[in-house]
Amino acid sequence: MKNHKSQATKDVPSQVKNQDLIYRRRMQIIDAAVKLFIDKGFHKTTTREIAREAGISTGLLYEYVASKDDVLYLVCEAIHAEVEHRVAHALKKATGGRDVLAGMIREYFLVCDRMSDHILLVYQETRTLPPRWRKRVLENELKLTGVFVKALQELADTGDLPPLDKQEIELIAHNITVLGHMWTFRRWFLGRHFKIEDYIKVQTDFILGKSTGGYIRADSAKEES
Amino acid sequence: MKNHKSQATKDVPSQVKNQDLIYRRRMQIIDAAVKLFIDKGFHKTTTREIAREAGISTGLLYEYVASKDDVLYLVCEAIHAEVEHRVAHALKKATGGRDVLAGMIREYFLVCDRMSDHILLVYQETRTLPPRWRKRVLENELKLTGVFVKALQELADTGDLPPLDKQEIELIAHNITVLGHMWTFRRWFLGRHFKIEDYIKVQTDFILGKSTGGYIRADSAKEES
DNA sequence: TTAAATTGATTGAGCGCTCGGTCAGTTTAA
DNA sequence: TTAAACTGACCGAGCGCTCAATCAATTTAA
Repeated sequence: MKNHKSQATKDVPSQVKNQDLIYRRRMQIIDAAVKLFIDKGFHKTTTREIAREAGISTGLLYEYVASKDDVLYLVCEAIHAEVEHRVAHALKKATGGRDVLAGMIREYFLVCDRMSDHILLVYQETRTLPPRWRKRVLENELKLTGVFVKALQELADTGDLPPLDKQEIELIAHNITVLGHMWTFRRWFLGRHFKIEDYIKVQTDFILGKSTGGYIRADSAKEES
Repeated sequence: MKNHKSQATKDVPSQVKNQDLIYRRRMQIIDAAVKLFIDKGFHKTTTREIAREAGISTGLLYEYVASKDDVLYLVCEAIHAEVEHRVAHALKKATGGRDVLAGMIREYFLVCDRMSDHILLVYQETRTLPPRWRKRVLENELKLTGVFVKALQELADTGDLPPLDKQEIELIAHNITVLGHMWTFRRWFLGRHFKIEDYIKVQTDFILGKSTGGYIRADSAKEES
């Protein structure tokens, strides 16, 4: 996992002076922790294991981090940064075509599919974080939803979607976000019946409405009165 | 919280002979644990605290339970039993009227609203459980979704809904379940903008389609060709 | 009738161990 | 030479779980 710089870098204090070293070592630490946390969860992972997996000593770990909670926070931020980065990147593909929204959903769901384990991890361990940081992580969730809010707003404004009020837009954006997450935490079951492409198709139909019309009818909005 | 008997009673072994006592004591234990787990999470709650809150000694706790994990499992099962019970009860109100499905969604969402903390708890701590039991808890989730699958199937059969294939029904049922849960784990944000009744309204419109038509159009299914 | 024996529930001090965190000392590199 | 980076043995608080001892209730037996 690439470690995209995030807020966290500044918030979590380190004893080490060399900024570049902080960046590199934390990358090792995060990668190691992500692997272990996904595998055995935060609580069953020891700091020793994290250090070992990262290829450094226990003592050194604490030069780059003040507590085990810090590691979790770094992990959550890193995952969010990665998701955000991928979504932003993927959404470029989606724009331009006729069904912008469908394209966005598709790309977002694909990101969810590929980052299932990571998204699930954040969901399950956020609670553990100290309040101050939990808040940060939750705000990250909003930020992602905000991307969809903005997109929906624009589409509604340009008339590509029927008029929707603020509340509706807000909620649809949340729905899209969460239905993406649903694939991650019900995958153990959904995976038996759906390939990700099936899932995308049926959910897109659900959100946009099939050709027969739907809650949001991107294609029929303009010609209808 | 009422303790509705569940599978768990048989699966978790106890040293105590008296069945009635097992029932009563475990009820105390579960109530205490639920309170503490919601408050500070499973890992930060000690067995001593559970015992104290339940009004028994640490030693006695272990006469009714073999491990701290057992307590978590009992809690998860109890919560599920409660949700299931409430949903089953609430859904009776929903049947009979014209918009059966809307009624079901409404009642289910109300249950989610009132049991937010509990549902959230199960989501966040399921991972901690030993595999054998984690599986059980996940299957419980399916069971609930199954209620909606069945209802949707019947409505589709009687023509109250447009024809939907198995996959679509399955997914819509999952969506309903998860959008109920969404209210529980995004409440910290959604609660600022929506009262539960607003949420129900907008989500129902989203799922069923507004009066202008939607993905599932309960009212227009019969008169259309 | 009642004292003795038995059963099963209950207590809580404390055992054993884990694991987050520290620090005295060593290595590296400029 | 020396400051920064790094090591890993060590510390000790905390916690899950146990078990010897007690108590209450019931059964037995004289």
